[in-house]
Amino acid sequence: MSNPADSRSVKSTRTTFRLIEALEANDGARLTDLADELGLAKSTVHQQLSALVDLGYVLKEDGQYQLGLKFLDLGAYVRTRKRAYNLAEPHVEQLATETGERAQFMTEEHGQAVYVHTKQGEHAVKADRRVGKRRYLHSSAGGKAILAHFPEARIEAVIDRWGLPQETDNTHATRESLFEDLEAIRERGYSMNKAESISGLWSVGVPVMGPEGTPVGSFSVSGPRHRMKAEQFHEETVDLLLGTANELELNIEYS
Amino acid sequence: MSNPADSRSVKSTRTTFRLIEALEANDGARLTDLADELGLAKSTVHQQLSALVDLGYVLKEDGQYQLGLKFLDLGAYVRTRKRAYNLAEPHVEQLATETGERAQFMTEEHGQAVYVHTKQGEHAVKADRRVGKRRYLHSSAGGKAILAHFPEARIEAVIDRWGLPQETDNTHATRESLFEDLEAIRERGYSMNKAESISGLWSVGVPVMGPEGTPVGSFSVSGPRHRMKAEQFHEETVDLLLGTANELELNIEYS
DNA sequence: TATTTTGTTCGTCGACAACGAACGCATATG
DNA sequence: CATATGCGTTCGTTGTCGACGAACAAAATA
Repeated sequence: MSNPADSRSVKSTRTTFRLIEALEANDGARLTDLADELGLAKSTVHQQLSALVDLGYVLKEDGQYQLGLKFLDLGAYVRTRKRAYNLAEPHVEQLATETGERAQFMTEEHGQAVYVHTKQGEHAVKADRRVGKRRYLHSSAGGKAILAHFPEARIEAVIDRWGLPQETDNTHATRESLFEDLEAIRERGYSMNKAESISGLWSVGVPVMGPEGTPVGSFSVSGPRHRMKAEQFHEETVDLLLGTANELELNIEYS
Repeated sequence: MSNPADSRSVKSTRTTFRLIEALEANDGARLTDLADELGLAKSTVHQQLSALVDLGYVLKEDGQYQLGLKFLDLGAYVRTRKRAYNLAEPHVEQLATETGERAQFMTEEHGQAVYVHTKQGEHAVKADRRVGKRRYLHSSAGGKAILAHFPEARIEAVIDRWGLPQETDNTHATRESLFEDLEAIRERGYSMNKAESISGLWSVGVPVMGPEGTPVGSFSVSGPRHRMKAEQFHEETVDLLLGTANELELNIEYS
């Protein structure tokens, strides 16, 4: 569970993925830069990269090492691993077209929320919310919708693991305010994010519950404060989201 | 370049990815099964998997080890790495809606064709053509469209590397027949796949050329023989594809 | 032509990947 | 209720190979 200096072994696996993540973060890199950045000998990096090239996961493109499309296969696989993920996709598209805003389906992993499907509607605001990106559960509408339906011990575990990082002035700063919010979410059935992660950006989220009573994910819609705040739009969106989640829940159970 | 017994080193990286690929192929697996399948000691597999779990790339889900959504992040990254890939996506969607068939954008990597974007239209036939899947260049419309515009040496290198695996009776079996086809593709500007990979499935493909004169990918449309064969549909589809490719080429160069 | 900076090859060494055996913990089977 | 079988996990040991530094090659810069 603890990140640094973990248990027994497997340093080389760690360096392998440190390399891969560095290639992603830098959008490709040259050998020497990688060695400097990771504090490894050039020859070590060379050796590792050559192996990854042989395996087809990395390729050299005009002097830069780059991640290859083999990762696309793995990514597409994990995205289709659970039936709920597949079934959610068309719903996200529909949410985006019907609201005109940005719609997304998230799920929880390792105590964080992960975007599994995103789609921008006609007027959607640009935001760095690419598929695969992770968010904290306490500062996103989709995350809170999920978190609210975890058993209390699990909520505590999530906070213990990740804390409550402040992203804007509106981010929940204390457990008390977060727990109050979660209680309200359970009562009314949907969550709200009022600029708790990005200034001016509001979102509404609803959980998608699995057959065993634990949430399998959440739908959410995000847009600029002034549009999301409008009463009629808000109500319509909430209804739309609740209906969508309900549809998916039925699809998951019977089909 | 040679797969087995490669050069110096890096056995553990290889086993790491063998594990990952086995988890993908088996759609999750238990420890003992993995150890048996890969011929490793249980303790070794346990050690490696624990490391991957710590790193967040693998998770344990009711007794099964499964690949985690961290791979989705890497997959989404490589899919957006080149601008051409991003720009191609809406075109694929449009192709699918306009033709009603299955449309796809592929690119070449390691001498194979990889699906980067796929979309099924209204009447699209089901086929296992998920994003990230690889095809041979000689037996797919999109692949041949790319292959035709490689310099001859590179074509030879591809055939040397991968051979000409037969998928149906119509797959090109000899270099001569393949080269004839490629010549025809260059002349008329588009490629055809007449049930060369799946019986009854026809496809049309066009290359997308990069600024340096090498193909960066291809668009293709696939459907059942009887529909794709109809003269009017064929001509319309070819025009549509050629126009789409041309648009993308302009977008890549100026924007 | 020198000089710097890159990627690559190679010999050496100590850490650690891989092993086998033993343990704990379930779920079957008598 | 014992007994047995299967699983995942822990642990000591060993030989391999990951990591290093230095030397080389190749390309870019001066």
